Amino acid sequence: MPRGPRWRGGRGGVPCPRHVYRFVEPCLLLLLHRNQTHGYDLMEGLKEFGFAENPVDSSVVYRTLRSMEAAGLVTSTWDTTGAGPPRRVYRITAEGDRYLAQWVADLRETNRVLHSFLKAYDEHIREGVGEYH
Amino acid sequence: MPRGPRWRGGRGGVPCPRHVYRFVEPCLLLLLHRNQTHGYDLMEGLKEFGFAENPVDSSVVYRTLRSMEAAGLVTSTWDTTGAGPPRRVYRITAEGDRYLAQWVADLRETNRVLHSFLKAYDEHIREGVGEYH
DNA sequence: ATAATATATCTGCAATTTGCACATAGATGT
DNA sequence: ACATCTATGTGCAAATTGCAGATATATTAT
Repeated sequence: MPRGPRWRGGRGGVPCPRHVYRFVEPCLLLLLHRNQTHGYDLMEGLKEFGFAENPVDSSVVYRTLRSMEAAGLVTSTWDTTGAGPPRRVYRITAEGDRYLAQWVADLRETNRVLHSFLKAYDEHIREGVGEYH
Repeated sequence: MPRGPRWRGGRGGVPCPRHVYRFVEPCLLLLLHRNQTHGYDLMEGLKEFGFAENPVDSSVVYRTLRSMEAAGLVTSTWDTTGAGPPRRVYRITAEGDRYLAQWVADLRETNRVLHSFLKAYDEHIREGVGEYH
């Protein structure tokens, strides 16, 4: 499109991993499944999942964490030890664990669909390129 | 989340292929790259790409086509021959062709990111399941 | 004839997510 | 005193989506 969505790196930019709707959610949950941490640290951890070149805005991370807490997927406590301002430390719950598993099932399906589309594209291009009419 | 987006089959439903933002766009363009057709027929064609169990609303298809036309990615003409109401027949343009190629590059990257996430999940689960604290 | 259904396109509208800009505040360095 | 890094959060506009409904032609059933 001419304008494209305003997702950074969306259309019109460099290929980006963020065409997946609400992808930060499962990423945060997986990180929290490995270790409990605070939002600022989770932003660093997200780079592992392709958010290095196309970082998510911090507001998205914090809001997602708060909304997941409201949904009972994670819990939080304040950590005032250590230097700097207090940190809100998140832990995943059993419900969050199940929710993550459901997300993974969805993503497997998404992956399958994407693969089938790319295969269809490649097959079509391979035979008779350049004729659109 | 509890409510989830209102995308049909989104969270809380059956795994669906529509976590990919604006995925109808490349699907329509690929279909039009193969054959010129009208919107109603394109809706049928979309089933090939995983929209069989989770159909897109017709309004989305028609609006996407109009907006792509405004962007110069496709052109349309009315077809009054044949039975039934007139049909708006779309053809992909050279610009639409390039745009589709860009979309494909994005989707390859998305596919790669998804694959890496799923691998990370599987690897993490394989060692030490059930401890979240 | 009349009604219902299939074909075909399109317009409001509200819900949701996202990104930007900005606000707040403690700790550390110059 | 001032800037910077850490750390969390809010307000707002833009964009996509799905639902509901409007419109209109052609075919089939009653």
